[in-house]
Order: sequence, then structure tokens, then C-alpha cells
Amino acid sequence: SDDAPGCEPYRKMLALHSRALAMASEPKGDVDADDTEDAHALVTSTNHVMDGVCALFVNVAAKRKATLAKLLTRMGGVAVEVDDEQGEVTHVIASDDNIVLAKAMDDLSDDVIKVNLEWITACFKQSSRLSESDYAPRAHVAALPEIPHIDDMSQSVSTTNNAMAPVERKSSQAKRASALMLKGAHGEAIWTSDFVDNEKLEKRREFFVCQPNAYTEKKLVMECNTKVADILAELGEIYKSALRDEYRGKQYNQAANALRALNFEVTSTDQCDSIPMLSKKTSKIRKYVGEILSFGKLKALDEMKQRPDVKACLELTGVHGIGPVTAHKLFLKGYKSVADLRRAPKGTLSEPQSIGLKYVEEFKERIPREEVSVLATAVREAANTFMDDKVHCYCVGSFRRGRSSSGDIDVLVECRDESCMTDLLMHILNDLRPGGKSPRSGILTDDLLVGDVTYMGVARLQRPLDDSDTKPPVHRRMDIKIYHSAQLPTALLYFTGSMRFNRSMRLWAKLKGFNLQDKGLYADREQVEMSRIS
DNA sequence: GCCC
DNA sequence: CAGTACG
DNA sequence: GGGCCGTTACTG
Repeated sequence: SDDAPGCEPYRKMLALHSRALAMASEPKGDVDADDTEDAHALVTSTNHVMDGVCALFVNVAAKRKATLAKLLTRMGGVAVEVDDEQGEVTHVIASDDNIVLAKAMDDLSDDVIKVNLEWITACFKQSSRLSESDYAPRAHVAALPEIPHIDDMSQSVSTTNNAMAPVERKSSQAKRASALMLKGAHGEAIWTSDFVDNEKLEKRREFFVCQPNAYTEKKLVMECNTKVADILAELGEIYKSALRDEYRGKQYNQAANALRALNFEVTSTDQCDSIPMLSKKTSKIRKYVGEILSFGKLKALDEMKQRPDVKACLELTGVHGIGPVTAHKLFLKGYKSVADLRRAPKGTLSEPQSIGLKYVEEFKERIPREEVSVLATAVREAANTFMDDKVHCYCVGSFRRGRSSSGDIDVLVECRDESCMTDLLMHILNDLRPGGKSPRSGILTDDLLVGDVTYMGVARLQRPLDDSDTKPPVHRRMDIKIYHSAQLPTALLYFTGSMRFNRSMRLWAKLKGFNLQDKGLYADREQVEMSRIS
């Protein structure tokens, strides 16, 4: 997924969005800047720039809409939620990259002015009302088919826009908004996903781990370059956990994974050419690969491992709840090891971190499949004592992928009644906590986080699986999540993973014009609720 | 650290 | 709301 | 030189 070349358009789209966000939030910084007099002048000069503007944001993500609306209001304009046909809307504001909208806006009457998001921020920066025509939303439909192909069955899901439209529109407000923006020739709903260039996307299919292809099989069989990869990954881990350089660490890890995925052994740096990120002769990681091939080790890594701060932070981040930043802060306070932390005064660590500390060693142990099964079954049994309703539970994560051991236990609970999801969770917790009268009482030993529909905590078997085992059962990380039936399919998909598979699948969905989340699949990239596919 |  | 941790 | 996964839900 990370290496899929098909991600550029999406990256660009994201870049556009974040730029818009950055610009939108900028004024606050400006006003707070040192030169208050200028800042004041700026505020007054932009005060009336948008007088008389009544804007309707269409198909703009909620967060961005809020930011821009605030900015608009500061400049004297008004943002409305619905076009209530009183003709008060003067401007329709949409993003450049929204294909559907750009298309639908062609059909809009000329008495509203169509502009992109940049217009607002540009006007603010220039302190004047800029020409709307310079900021007309750009449509990128030219290269795409006017009418979606329905010739290929594998793509039909993404191109359906007829009577059997998969789209369920929710609120009346959503309907109203869609009346404005989704004027298809026959009044049908049209979404971003209807305009995807599937032919082009098809060529990239092989690069996605979420798609059936040869790449997946290759990876299962081969185990090459593990030595080089392990060293690079170790360096990556140090950058991420000890040096708080997330992105540098990520590069090392990505390079390590790419080398592991190769189906041949690399014996010279020239063989790195097939890996995009290592293909440049000047690549630093490529040089490191050469050094490892020649000497079997990496000087930079060995030196790094000698550093006391690195040693300390690596050990401290091993505690659940302590990340790179907290580890560094603790190091500066003089804590250099888990043993030091155990001597720390109460209050040094947060409650969840203290629990993480209590079980550091135990949490690092893998959980045998059999034990995952037993503990998850306890959750299912607890859930099924709730209101006589047959509650379905799924043990997800690596267990559901068939792994023989797992790092933690992840249980997904389906609740048919949206109104009692929290009750169900509380019922399960009470059943499993110590001191109760259920046969499962005491399975949960500690809580890390108790939310409305989310639980993160600690569980352990009441007695060893093997009767002859005298050691007490190991404490395990356990998560329980309650999902409403409507959200279950995508929740299952999401929590079954793997993470890499998920990221690939989400990207694939994005490029298809969909938006895949744990709570649902949406036919449009951004406007979430109204394009929900039921 | 690498890509755009 | 920013910072943090997580999968 | 800016951006780098998206989301959830906590803490402060």
C-alpha cells in the first residue's frame, strides 16, 4: 500500500486540503502576532470584505467547513447550512478536486456564484474581495468517461447510479443539499465514485495488498534479506521511539519491509534499483545497505545503541502508555529504566501507564491461539446474559486472520439496539470484573480506558489452560468494542486487518471514489452521512 | 529520510 | 483544543 | 521546504 504508485492523486488531494486548512487557520496566528497594531489594522480591513455574501458550502468536510465558515463570518459574510429556496444564497463554495460537484455545478443557475475554497482564504490574505471568476472550482472530468462504464462486473458496484442506487440519503437537510448538487440527467444521485477512471485504476491493482494478485503469494514464500532488513528496522525503531523522529524512522522501516518483500537476495546495492525509495544512487539508506553487505553491521546503529538516552527511551517506550515524548520527558527527569520507574513516586505516571508498568513483561508475551479463544469466549458468554437477546461476538484481529498466536485480544460485540450499546458494554464488564457472582468473575483485572462503547483493559485466565501448570496465568491486553448492526460489516473488515491490508484497502477505496471507515462505506470522498451505502 |  | 498513544 | 494514515479517545 505505502509503495503503491497509484497514490499520487490522493496525496495531491490531501495536500490541497491541508493547504486550505493551513491557510484558513493562519489568520489567528497573524492576529496574535507580535505587531498588534498591524494585526488590528488587518482585522478591521477585512471586516467587511464579505459583506452581502451568503455562502453555502457543498460537499465540504465538516471540519474544514467550520474553519472556513468562521473565517467568512469574520469578514462580514454569512454561511448557511441549507439552500432553502428563498434565493438568499449568493455563493456556492466547493473544493476544486470534487469531480461530482464540479460536474453538477455546471447545471446550476447563474444567479449563484460558484467558487472554490481558496477564494475565502485568498480574499482574507489580500484583504479584499477577489474576482470570483479566478476562483471557479476546477473540474477534472475531462479525462474521465462522461457516463460510467458498466461493462465490467467487478466494477459495477462503483458505477451503479440507476434505480438500484446503493445510496441511502438520511436527513431532509441532506436531501435538500443533494437536490442542489447532484442533478443527474434523470434526477439520480451521482457520487464521486461514479466518475472514477477504472481503466487506469485497474492497471495499478497488482500493487495493492488488498487485491488478489501474484505479489501476495510471492511474499508468503520468500524470506530474503532478513539480516539487512532487521538492522534497518532496528535503526528505524530507534529514530521513532527514542529520538522522536517519526518520519525518519518510518523511512527505515519502509526500506526494511521493501527488502523483506523482495523475492531474491540482495548482494549488491545495484539490486536496490527495483525499490523506488532506494533507487537513487544518493540514497542514504542505500549506502547503509552497502555497508551492511560489506561489514555485516552498521556503525551508525552501533553508536546509536551506546547512547544512554537511546537505551533509556527504548526501554521506557516498552511500557504500554508511554510513548516517545513521555519517555523523553521521563529520561530528562532522571528515569533511565523500568526499574527506575518502579521506584518513582506515585503520580509520576498516569493511571493507565502505571498499569502498563505493572505488566510490562507480561504484555510483551505472545498469547497462544487457544488462550485467545478461551478469553474471547468469556466475553461472548458475558454478552449473552444481557437481556435474553442473542448477542453476536467476534474475536477479530490476528486471531480472525488465523494466526497461531496474538499480541492482544480484540473482541467486537454486535448490538442490534442502538439505544443500549453502553448498557451492554457495562453489563459485560460487570460480569467479568472481580467480585461479581458470574462464573467468569475476575477475568478482567484492570481497566485502562472505559468509554461509552469502547473498553481497553487487562484480562487473564481464571486458571491455567493446562492443569499441571502451576504458574499463574499471564495478564493480557484486551479490547472490547460495541458496534451497532448497521456498522458491523465494515467494523469487522476494519478490525480484522491487518493494518497494512486496511491501509491498502482504504487507499483502493479512495481511488475508487469511495470512503471506507470502520463505521461504513461511503460513495463519496468526503460528505459522510448522506452518501452512506446501506 | 525520501518525495514532490 | 493541543498533545499523546494506538492499530 | 512542506508533508508524510486516519481515527478514536483519552489527558491536561
